[in-house]
Amino acid sequence: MSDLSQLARTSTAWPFQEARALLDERLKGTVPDKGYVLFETGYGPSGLPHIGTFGEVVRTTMVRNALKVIAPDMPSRLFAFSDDMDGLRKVPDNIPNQDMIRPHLGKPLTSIPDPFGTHESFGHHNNARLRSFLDTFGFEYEFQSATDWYRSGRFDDALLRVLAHYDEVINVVLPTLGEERRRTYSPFLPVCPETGIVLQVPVIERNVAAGTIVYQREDGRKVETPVTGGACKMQWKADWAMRWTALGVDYEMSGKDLIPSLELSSKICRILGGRPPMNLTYELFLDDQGQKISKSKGNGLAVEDWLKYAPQESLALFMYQKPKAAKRLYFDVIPRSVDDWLTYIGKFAADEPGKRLDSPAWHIHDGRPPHEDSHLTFSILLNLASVCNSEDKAVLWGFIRRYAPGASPETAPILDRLVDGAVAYYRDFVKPAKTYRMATADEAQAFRDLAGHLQSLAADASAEDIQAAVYETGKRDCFPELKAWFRACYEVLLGQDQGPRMGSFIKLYGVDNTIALLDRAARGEPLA
RNA sequence: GAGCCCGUAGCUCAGUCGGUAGAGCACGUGACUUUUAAUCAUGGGGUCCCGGGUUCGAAUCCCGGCGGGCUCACCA
Repeated sequence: MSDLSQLARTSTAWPFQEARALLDERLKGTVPDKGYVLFETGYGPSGLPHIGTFGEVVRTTMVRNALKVIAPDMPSRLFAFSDDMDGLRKVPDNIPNQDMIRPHLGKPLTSIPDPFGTHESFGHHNNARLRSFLDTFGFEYEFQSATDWYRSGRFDDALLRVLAHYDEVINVVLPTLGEERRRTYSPFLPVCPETGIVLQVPVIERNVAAGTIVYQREDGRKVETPVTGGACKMQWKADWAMRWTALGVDYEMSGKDLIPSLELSSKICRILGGRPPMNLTYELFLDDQGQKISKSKGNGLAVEDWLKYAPQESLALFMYQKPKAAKRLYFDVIPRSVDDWLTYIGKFAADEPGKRLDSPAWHIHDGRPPHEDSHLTFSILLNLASVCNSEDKAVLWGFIRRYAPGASPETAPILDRLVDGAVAYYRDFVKPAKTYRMATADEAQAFRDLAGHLQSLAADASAEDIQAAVYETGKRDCFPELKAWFRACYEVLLGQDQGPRMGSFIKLYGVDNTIALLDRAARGEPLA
């Protein structure tokens, strides 16, 4: 056993604790019969991938990476399993061509035409979105389609087992259901051969030897159908259990809203002769008001929102921190998460090997975090972006170089990515809040004077020279306090009550550009 | 009703193996012979929700409360 895996066994970082429990308690240190350890993440494909999807995959990957260190010879796979055979219950309101979808309600997602017109079916479309979503983060996973598993017959053995243990399964499920649902409940949902709809109908006969069930249609007709080969889909909780059994899932996370399902599915799984996977129940995400984040409400923060302003590693850090604690997910947590990430990757190299395994940086970067001398925190960058009034990265970089000589987009790629985020922040939050006011007559005169001053400067005038010119103008004109002069510049020219050092700003913004700006302000043109 | 999470500075939170209560922001003061803060230094501020238990020692472990929040009971 290597030193590293020895150290990892004693690490207190949660992915290592999970991996250790998985290895010792479930696997007993040996490779499962199927030849690998299977991690699964589930995906209900009627919606779009969201921040919970990301969290589940990133956290599961962390455990998987941890296992790799503790047991280097233990092969593992990660399945991203899409429930694309589920019947569509209602038309989503965030898709085009809703009328086209409506006649297909109740059918498996993979049997419904793609409202976007780009894929074989709605299910395929959503699967593709899931995959491209996961791929943008570089996750290592294997996509699996429920439809594919059902129709190919790879679920048949497990399905027949459900049929063989039908009564036991029913007896576990029924007590958890309401009166009404009990009457029609069946773990098997036959797919109607005529309409293609996934039926919720009572099963009145079972033929274990033939592998079939007989169900009663609404019109009273009795139909016999095999439970195998995709002729039947399983109802949710039984489905989960059947899948665990068929795939031999060893580890799967789920939100705390699924705790009752988890318990029930585990019982069913044991009935089928399977072993329920090890589970980590994570807490849900809340918005800034403490309300549950839901796609339909549109509260909280979407993955895309986060990535607009900050690198994905900062989001991965957020996911790493305390998976079992409910966390508020809204804009204000981003800067801190970014700065914490920078701190962790900054400290990593200097840490003892044992200590490194405890660092979130290890888990975010699979043991190999990048190193970059950090020059500026993200908080400072956001402040800088709002103060220097520019959507131009080059201008921002100009200010950064003054503060951190030697830094450049080439030598500090991480910082450069942060600058992208800062610019987006400026554009989305700062700029819309700007209010420009008109110059007073005195101020207009001063602006004209300043424009003249700048005109007479040499083309390569330094920021200090320009700054001197600004002061000169302020002193010569009728500003009893220089403070008022600078405030006028900020309020009229930049639409904010604070701003950068004017000399530096003009140098970076461009003297000619500034003169044009001053002229317009002096003429009373709106600058917004 | 059941289950889960949380309660630490004004705010947001960290606190790993039980060992002198921490960070960021905010606030106060001072410095930079030019508005500034994107600088530096420095200061104040806590009944670690309450009560018990274990211990030489508890924010931390155990038990019991209180408060806040969420989830589930119909569907996945």
